[in-house]
Amino acid sequence: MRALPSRLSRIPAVGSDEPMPADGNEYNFCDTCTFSRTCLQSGYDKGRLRDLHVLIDHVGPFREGEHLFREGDPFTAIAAVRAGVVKTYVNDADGREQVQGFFLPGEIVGLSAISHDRYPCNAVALDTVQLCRFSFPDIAALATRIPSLQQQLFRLLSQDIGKATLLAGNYSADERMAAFLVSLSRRYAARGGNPDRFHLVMTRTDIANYLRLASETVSRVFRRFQDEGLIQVDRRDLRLLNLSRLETLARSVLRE
Amino acid sequence: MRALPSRLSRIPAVGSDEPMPADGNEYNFCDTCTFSRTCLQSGYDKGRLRDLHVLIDHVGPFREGEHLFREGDPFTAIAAVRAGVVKTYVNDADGREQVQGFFLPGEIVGLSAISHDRYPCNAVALDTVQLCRFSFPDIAALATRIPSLQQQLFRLLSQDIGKATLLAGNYSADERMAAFLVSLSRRYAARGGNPDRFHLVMTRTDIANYLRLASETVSRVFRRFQDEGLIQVDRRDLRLLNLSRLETLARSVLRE
DNA sequence: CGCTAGCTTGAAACCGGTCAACTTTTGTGG
DNA sequence: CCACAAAAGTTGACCGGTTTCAAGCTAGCG
Repeated sequence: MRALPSRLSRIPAVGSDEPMPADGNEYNFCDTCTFSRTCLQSGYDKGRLRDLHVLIDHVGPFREGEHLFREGDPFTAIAAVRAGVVKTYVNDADGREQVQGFFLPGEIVGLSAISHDRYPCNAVALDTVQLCRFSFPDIAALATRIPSLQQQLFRLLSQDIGKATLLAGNYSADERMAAFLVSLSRRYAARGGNPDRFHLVMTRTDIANYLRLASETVSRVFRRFQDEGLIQVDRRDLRLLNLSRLETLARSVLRE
Repeated sequence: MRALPSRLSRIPAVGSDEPMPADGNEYNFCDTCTFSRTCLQSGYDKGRLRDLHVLIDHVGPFREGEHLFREGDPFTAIAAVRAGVVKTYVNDADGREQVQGFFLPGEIVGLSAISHDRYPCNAVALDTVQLCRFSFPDIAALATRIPSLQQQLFRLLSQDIGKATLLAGNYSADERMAAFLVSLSRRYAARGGNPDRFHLVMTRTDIANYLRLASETVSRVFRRFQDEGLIQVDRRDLRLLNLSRLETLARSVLRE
C-alpha cells in the first residue's frame, strides 16, 4: 500500500462520511483525479479550474468490505478512485456474484450508471479506499462550457465500451489469467508502481468471478504459471517473472 | 425486408457514395435517426433543429458485403442505421472473426471509436444499408450548446457499456441464444416490427461468432428450441412461438 | 447439371466445472 | 499465547457441455 500524498492529510478521519470542505484559497487537487489532471494538462484558466474543483467531494476512507453504493441506489455521482481498490459486481439470478471490474487509483467508477437513474451494480472497497466524487449532472453541465471536459467524458465512456468487450470473447483460462495479470501490471505501472511486482488485493474467488472461471481453475493456473516460470506467487504477493511471455499469451484478449 | 419510407426515395441511387445534399427548405428527418427523434421529443426550436440537421449526411446504400469502415480507418463519424443491418467485428490473433454486434435501424454504430482516433473494428453491411452519418467533432461541439443532446450522447455511450457487459458472463448456449432472440425481437418491435416473426439477416456462423459458440452449436440449439416448441425456423425465417419461455431462459443474461 | 456456401447431424475429445477432502491463513475470545 | 472457528486456498477425481472433426445435406446459382 502506497502512502497517501501529504496534501491528502486533511481528509476527514476514518469513519467520517462528510465531504471535504471546498478550500477557496489553497487548491488541493489530488494527483489521482483524472478530470483534474486532464484539465490541468489542457491549461485551463483558474476560474474554470475552480468551477471543476468545487464539484469534487473528497470522500472516504471506506474500509474493506464497505459499500460505496449498491445496485438500485439512485445514481447521482461518478467517482475517481484516489487510493485503494474498488470492486463492482452484480448478483445473478442464482445469487452468484459476477464481478464486473476492479478499479485502481486514477480510474473512474460508475460510468455504466449514466444511462439509468440508478446504479446497475454494487461497488465495494477491497481495502481502504479514498474517492473523489463528482455530481454527474453538475459535471455534465460544466462540460457544456468546457469542451475538453466533455471530450474527456466521452473518451472515458467510450474506453469502457472497449474494456467491456475484452472479456466477452471465449478465451481459454490461460489467456484470461495472463490478460488479467498484464492489465494489472500496466495499470499499476501507469501510476508509478512496479510493473512486475505487486500485491493482489482481491481474493482468488474475486478473480475467478471476474474472469468467469471457477476459483479452483484460478488456483490451478497460478500453479501452472509458477511451474512454468512465468510468475511467482506467495499468497497475494505476485511477481511477474516473464512479462513478455505473459503478454504473448494475453495478446489475443487484449487485442494487440 | 421492410419497405423504405417514401421520403427516402430521394436518396442517391445504388453505387453512389455521395452524401445527400442538405435541403434548406424542406426538412427530411428520417424516422430512424435517434438523435433527431430525441431532439424532436425534447421540443427544440427550429434553429437548433436545423443546426443538428446540417450535420447529418445521408449516405448509402451500401450493398451486402460492403464495408462501412475498416479497423484502423481514421475515425471521423458515428452513424445511425436508417435501413438494413450492420455487423461489426474484429479478427483475432488466429484470424478468427469475432462479431461485436449487430445494428438494426435506429441504432448507432461507431461509439467505441470515440476514445481513439481510428476505428477499432470493421463494419459491414449484411443487406442493403442506409445510414445517417454524423461528424463526431461537430456533433460534440453542438452538444455544448444543446444540453439534452449531450445527455443523449452520454446515455448512448453508457448503454453500450451495459450491453457489452451482457455477453461477458459465462452463460450456457441456451441462455445465450434465448437472449439473442429476445433482444432481436424487442429491437424489431421497438421499430414497429413484429415481435414474434422476423428474418435473420445474419448467417449461423455470424450468430455463433457473436455469441462465442461454434456454429454447430447454434444449429443444434435452434433444432432443440424448435423440437421444444419455442420457435419455428425455416432457414433464416424465424417465428417465436413461446416468447415468455424464451424470456425466462434469457432472464439471467439480460439481467431482469 | 454440378458447384459452392451455408447448414445440419453424429461421434469423439477436451477444457473447465463441480464435488469433496484437505491445508493454510486469518480472526476471535478466553 | 493458545484454542478454536471460519474463511481462503489448494489439490485430485470425475463429469458434462461445447468444441472439434468428419460427413452429408440443402438451397441457390451459374
